[in-house]
Amino acid sequence: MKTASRVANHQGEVADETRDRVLTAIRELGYRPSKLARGLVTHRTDTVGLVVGDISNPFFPEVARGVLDSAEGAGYNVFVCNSDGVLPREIRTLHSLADHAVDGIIIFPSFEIGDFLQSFAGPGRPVVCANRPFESAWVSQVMIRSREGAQLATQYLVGKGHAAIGMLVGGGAPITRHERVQGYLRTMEAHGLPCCEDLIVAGPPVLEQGYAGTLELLSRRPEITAIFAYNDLLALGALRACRRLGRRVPQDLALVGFDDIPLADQISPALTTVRVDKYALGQLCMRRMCEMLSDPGAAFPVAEVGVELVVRESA
Amino acid sequence: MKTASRVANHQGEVADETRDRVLTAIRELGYRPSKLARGLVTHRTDTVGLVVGDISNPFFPEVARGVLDSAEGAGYNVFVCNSDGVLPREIRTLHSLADHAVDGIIIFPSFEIGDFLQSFAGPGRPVVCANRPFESAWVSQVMIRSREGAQLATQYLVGKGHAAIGMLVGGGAPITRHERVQGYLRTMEAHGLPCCEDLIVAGPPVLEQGYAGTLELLSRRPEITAIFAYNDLLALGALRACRRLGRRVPQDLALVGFDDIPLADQISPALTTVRVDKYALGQLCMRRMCEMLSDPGAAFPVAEVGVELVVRESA
DNA sequence: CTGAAAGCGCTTACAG
DNA sequence: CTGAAAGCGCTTACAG
Repeated sequence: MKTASRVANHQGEVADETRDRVLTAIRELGYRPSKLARGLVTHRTDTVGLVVGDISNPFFPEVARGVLDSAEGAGYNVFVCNSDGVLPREIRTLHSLADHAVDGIIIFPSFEIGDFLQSFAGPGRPVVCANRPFESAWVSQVMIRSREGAQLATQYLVGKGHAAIGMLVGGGAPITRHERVQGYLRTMEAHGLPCCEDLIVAGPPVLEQGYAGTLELLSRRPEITAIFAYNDLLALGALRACRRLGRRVPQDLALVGFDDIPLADQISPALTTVRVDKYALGQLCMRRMCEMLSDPGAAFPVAEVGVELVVRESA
Repeated sequence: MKTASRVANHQGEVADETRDRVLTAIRELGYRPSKLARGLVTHRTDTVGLVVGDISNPFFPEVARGVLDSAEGAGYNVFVCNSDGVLPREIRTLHSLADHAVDGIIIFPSFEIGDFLQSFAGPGRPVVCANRPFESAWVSQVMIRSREGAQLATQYLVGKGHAAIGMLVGGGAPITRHERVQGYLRTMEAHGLPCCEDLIVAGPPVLEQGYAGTLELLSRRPEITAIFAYNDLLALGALRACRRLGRRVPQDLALVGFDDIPLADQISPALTTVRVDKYALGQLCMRRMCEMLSDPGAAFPVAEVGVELVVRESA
């Protein structure tokens, strides 16, 4: 059972005959090496942790599918965890993952994770951090081109002749939020359009807030003819508010979302939105993880996933 | 470090003073026991595997959230895997989970898994099998009351005065499929309504099939005034087909779905459907797993999650 | 009540 | 090229 290890891992010098003997034994016994025992000595368990805010948020399932598929292809199994975006839970989760000696962690982190992540990541514990800038060895970033998306959306609305364009801002990752707001603001400015604070209303990135926010926005500035929403959930809420107010979409109010969540194309009017390739994002995260694992200590550039405006009915 | 184990697991006899000494040491060093090493000897890793068809199918994220939350509460981490409902992939997945020595497996199995699962489950490897009858020690079942849901839906349609009611059947788990079809057929019969094969069209449980199936159904039987769909995805496809055909929903055609996936209430017309409490289903699965783990070899009754008709706009 | 020893199933140098 | 030994970090009897 000692040389067995050598052949099972097809490495090292083994005589042909010996190898064959071992190989058939392995096959006949249905032998499968214990990842636990192996992990104890190699410090590799072939597992990674994926921590998202909430797997039941329609943004994440496709992301998860992307990392899961990519992980399976590379021989990894993945623990998935929800943080709800709150730090204490996130920390607990990260510790539990470490207890299981995962090879690395892919995280869509909360706002305040900074310091903790800094101390958590390290040699033998690489982290890929999605959608949040994070300068540090052992942590690698993959970002969504949020600003570009916001520009695309705003540009499109301007091109359609809208001048009074409001924005529903959601409280996602600070960077995402910042980029999307900046993309909107800069584009408005570039076209000499007004973009005072009155045109922006902020809140949690959920449907209910989209509804309430739109009501507020339109009562504050009834002249608004278009709204750019931080994400599709917010846009759905806005759609509801319009229905309630008797404002037709897109005739009375044009609406652009962000993300292109499932069913965004099924609702009526179908949502015009900035698509994020969520599956590709997940894949990218896992691939980057593999790179970090196979080349420890290397520095990696920020990876970016592109966005694309998909025009449907709402604007 | 030997008595340390005893105190870390607060069991056995340890002198107060000794315990305190160890406890502070543990705290100061930030010591965290390796689950790997422990697992090697105890055969418990505090991990479970969750294998679903496809996490990005809108039915599953909430289920996953349920098991994840419940698992976290019980101190477990969970590997989630996609099988795509195909046997070879399912088998590979199950083996990989076993390689990691998971304490148990929760599975939404494919059609043909039977024999394999039979041999796979066993002492020290309990399985909870969702939505599929499976008589065996070491495997426990949790089911959705599908037949009841189908009855509810059909009854409702009949009550609304519909007589020519079609059904879009999807190819989910055979039992689910069977139950939903039977629920529909029996109810039709009970009311003396026709229910020939012409009124049923079957295919994969996806949106595209809902579209195609509805087109076929309505060309075959133009007198149909109501459709009961195996699941919401199919119903969404039907909605599309109606739009294409110029049939108004619910005026010209009433539509009832099944599952109540996210956004079913956001589309227009909002979907009348049979709600399955997916989160509760997930929780139930994990709770059952915990029971099996803490009482190995015990026999457990089939657990069931209820359904509820939620009336919205489409019927 | 508390140490020292053996063993869980692997891999990794190290002798032969 | 191929064995025997040590060790990964724990837990579990077993002596003291």
